[in-house]
Amino acid sequence: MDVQDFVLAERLRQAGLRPTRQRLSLGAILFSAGDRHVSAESLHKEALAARIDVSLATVYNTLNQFKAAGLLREVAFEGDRTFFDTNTSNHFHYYIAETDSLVDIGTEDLKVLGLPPLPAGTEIDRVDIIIRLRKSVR
Amino acid sequence: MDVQDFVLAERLRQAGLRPTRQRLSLGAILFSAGDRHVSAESLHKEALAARIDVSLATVYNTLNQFKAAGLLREVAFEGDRTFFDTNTSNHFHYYIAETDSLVDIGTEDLKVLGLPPLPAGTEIDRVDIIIRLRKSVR
DNA sequence: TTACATGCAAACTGTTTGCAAATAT
DNA sequence: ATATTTGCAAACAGTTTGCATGTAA
Repeated sequence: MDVQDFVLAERLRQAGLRPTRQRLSLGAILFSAGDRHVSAESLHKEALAARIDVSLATVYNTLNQFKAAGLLREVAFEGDRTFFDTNTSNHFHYYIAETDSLVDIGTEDLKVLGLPPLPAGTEIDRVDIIIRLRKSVR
Repeated sequence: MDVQDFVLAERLRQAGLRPTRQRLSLGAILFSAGDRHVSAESLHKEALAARIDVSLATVYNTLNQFKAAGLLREVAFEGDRTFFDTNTSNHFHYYIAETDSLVDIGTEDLKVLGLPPLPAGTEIDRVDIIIRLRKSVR
């Protein structure tokens, strides 16, 4: 167990989650290589490939617990699958249809202007933007 | 059958869809009262309430056919349900968590600025924006 | 030693599909 | 007459859950 694992274990404890073998392993996959976008399915495959023995149900549970703990964020996305994003800060996405994958858009410069007044008694919770790209015609 | 029905029947024929009783009825619900956001479930309920006898499977098929024909647009949305929008023009949505409903944002003035350069060989297919609202604290 | 986590299979939800009966052309 | 559409039920995909077993504290 290296330093990173201790840090992760501590984050999990803080969130009221016991640092179990499965949660640490999945956490290591998720948080040790920059920003990632995963589905339950893809993370499960990746874990098995890395010889981490974990059931799909546990992957689902873990993703939802990590999300509840603020370690992950769910990405609004049309279609059946749910994507989780290790980048929990406010940012947006390109969706590349060809490869069925999501790419972060650095948000610093991105601005949405001209919003009409919000309905009375409401405030903005979150803004999701997905820019769907296709291969250009030539 | 009134004038509206003829117009709809013609649109369906144009799309290669026979104007059947079910498609005309669902079309009438969808297209005769301004912009609407429906799920298969909600449209099915609404049809039954209006004494239009149609199976849920047919509602699904019809929504997908209407979408393929460009009469409807699917709304990108986190979660399990699929929403269809009768407003097929380029526009965005408020999502009101409290009532689990979508509201159009008139797009004329809305602008997204500061997009980083697109990945090479790609172009924008579509931009989806969902602004999630919550009840304001006071 | 006890409360929490895991794995499995079964349940569940939203959606699609195969096929026989009904309908539009 | 014949190709398309419908309804039903069964199939399906993604996700959640109940419960017995295993594990962290």
